Amino acid sequence: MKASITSFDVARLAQVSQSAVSRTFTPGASASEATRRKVLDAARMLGYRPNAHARSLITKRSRIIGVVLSYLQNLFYAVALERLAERLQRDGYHVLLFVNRDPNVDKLVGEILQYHVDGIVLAAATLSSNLARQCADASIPVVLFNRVMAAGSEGAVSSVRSDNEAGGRAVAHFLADGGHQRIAYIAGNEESSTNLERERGFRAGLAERGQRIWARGIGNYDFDQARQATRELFATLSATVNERPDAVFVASDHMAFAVMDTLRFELGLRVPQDVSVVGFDNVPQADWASYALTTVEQPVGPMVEATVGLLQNYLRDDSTQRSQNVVVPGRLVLRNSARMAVQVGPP
Amino acid sequence: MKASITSFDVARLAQVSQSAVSRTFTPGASASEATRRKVLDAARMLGYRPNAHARSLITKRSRIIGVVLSYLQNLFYAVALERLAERLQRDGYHVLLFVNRDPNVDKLVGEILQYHVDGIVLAAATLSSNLARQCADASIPVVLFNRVMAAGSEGAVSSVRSDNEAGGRAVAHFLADGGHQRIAYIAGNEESSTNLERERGFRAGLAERGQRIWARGIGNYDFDQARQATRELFATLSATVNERPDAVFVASDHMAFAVMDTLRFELGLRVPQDVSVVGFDNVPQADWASYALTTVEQPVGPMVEATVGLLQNYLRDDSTQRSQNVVVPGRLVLRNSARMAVQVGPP
DNA sequence: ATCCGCACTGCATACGTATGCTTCGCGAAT
DNA sequence: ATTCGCGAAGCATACGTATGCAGTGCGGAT
Repeated sequence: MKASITSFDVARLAQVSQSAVSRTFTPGASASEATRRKVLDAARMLGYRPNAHARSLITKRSRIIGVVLSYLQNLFYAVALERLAERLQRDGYHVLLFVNRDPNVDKLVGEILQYHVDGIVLAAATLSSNLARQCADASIPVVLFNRVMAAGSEGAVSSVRSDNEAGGRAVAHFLADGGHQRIAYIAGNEESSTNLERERGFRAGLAERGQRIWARGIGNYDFDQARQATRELFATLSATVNERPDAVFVASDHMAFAVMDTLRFELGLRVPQDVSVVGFDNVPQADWASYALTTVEQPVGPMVEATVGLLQNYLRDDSTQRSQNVVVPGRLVLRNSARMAVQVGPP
Repeated sequence: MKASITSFDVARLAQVSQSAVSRTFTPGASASEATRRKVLDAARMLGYRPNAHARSLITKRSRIIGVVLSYLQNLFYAVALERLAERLQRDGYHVLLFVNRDPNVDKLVGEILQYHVDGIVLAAATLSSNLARQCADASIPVVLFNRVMAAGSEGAVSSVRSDNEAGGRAVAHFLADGGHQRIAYIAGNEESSTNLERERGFRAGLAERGQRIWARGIGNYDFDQARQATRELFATLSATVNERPDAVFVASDHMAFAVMDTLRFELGLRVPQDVSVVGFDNVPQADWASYALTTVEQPVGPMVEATVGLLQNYLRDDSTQRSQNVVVPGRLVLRNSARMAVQVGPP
């Protein structure tokens, strides 16, 4: 039993040269129909498959995209990964997956570079400018997914994200217009660009309605920490009903679920009658009846499409392309976790 | 700007041979401390990283594990993937990810084989015996995760799963002992081994208590289909309260959430007062207060550990190893979605 | 003083494929 | 009839690394 079937084995059986075998498996190469058939028959008999490593060694293209993410518990990333992998497969690319909770991905990207990937997608992770430069030098396109580079180190990497600032502003307007007076905010990771942008838009929107944040907690995009933040927010301030927040904007759906559960089952408050809750992401669970979460959509489909588009662009013409920052619009999805402004019907 | 830094470049700068460079980066190779330092310095200056493709071409080991799964919406698989990837990274392996909803993975595994992966993990997917043989011929270990091979085609592939049959039986005993009289079952994909085993154990357990399944629906492991199945189960039978199921065992947590939401918010029934619901998997959401789902645990940690163990075993001694079927025990996790037997205290 | 063993290094080759270059054969154009 | 063009196939080489083999120098044992 031979360990590995090579193109030479196929060539021998098909009575042709190794070149002919290679050409039959290389799209666009010149080979006659007769040769092609002989080769394919022989290949089928032997169970031959071209060795991807040898191929990428010489073509300098691996058809592999490195994807880094820090957690899959948040369905937003799980769904994004699922879509991204499927989309890339359709184009003949494959995903090399890297998971690490630690947002310092430099060591990891080092490992990725060994595989000479054709592109890198970083979700929920940022990159040192040093490493970003290395990637640019090796002309490997890097796309930040749902994150943007810290100021000063742009230029080498592109990014795809939804309009976090507009989303935050829309929530502010929605809550203020709904008659809420004491609006709280529970932040995600405070250094993340997503949180910064959402909070900035939120504050701006409140200001436009003559309000400001009533109270603020930190959930770090984590379920348990969000629960804890909710407790603190409502424990210290709930001396009187009039001091307790009447609305909470949570920086992600994943945390919003924790907030709702804590409010309802631990603090005995009703949502939305006593407290309105609004999230961000519109993950599938937000539509589940137990939560019916009003939230800002992050449109996974368009975001994935934009990511693939950026990568493809880069691969097509390897001219030193400028980095691009794509912003996909999202919309506020109204459900039943937040009180709404009274609709004024037509006269 | 050179496109790619090779070991020759490093060798030239460090004033040594290419072999010396290779040996410094090959653990266990013989190289003096002085040489090693010179090489590492030069490598750092140039930003050199060994080319993984060239390396695996000659060592015949790619340090890549192919992982196939069909959906990530079910958090059980998302969490398993997260753990598996992290675990493999610790050992210097990396995950090449393949997603397809279609359980026919033959074409996909063909693509995987091109990369000469060191192993394949199939989650929620099965393999044609033909392809299984090809993998065995190429001495690539295959591990089915949470699934087992159809009878007749075992031998080439190993598997890791929890004790589905014991779990189903435990649920049956628990519900019967809790005083339920009309116990329904909502199946997953009817052909999947997980569903077959869980249902077999469940039926056996009911029989041991002198009961049988009162009604049965099919959810195909899908949220919406589970919702629909619930509607049908309770619409056709709810003419009188005495004909309606008083308990439902659902083949997965993911579907169980749909069942609970439908019962509560669409049919106006209380859980667990009117209907008890029990799931399977113990995903993180099962612990969320809105559901507090009583369920059978599938211990992800031990299952991942067993999977990696099987792969490592195979890689260590490449002797033609017999396939192994590991069964990890799980336990029934009691929460509040199902009525419990009255506890008889000490006299 | 001689020999042996040992740690280290360099040379050369192999891994499996893609592709430039050359050659070949055949049909069409003049 | 000769030439030209063109598609097709083979030869040879390159991609970047690991490793068997031979050679070198050095320390220690006799």
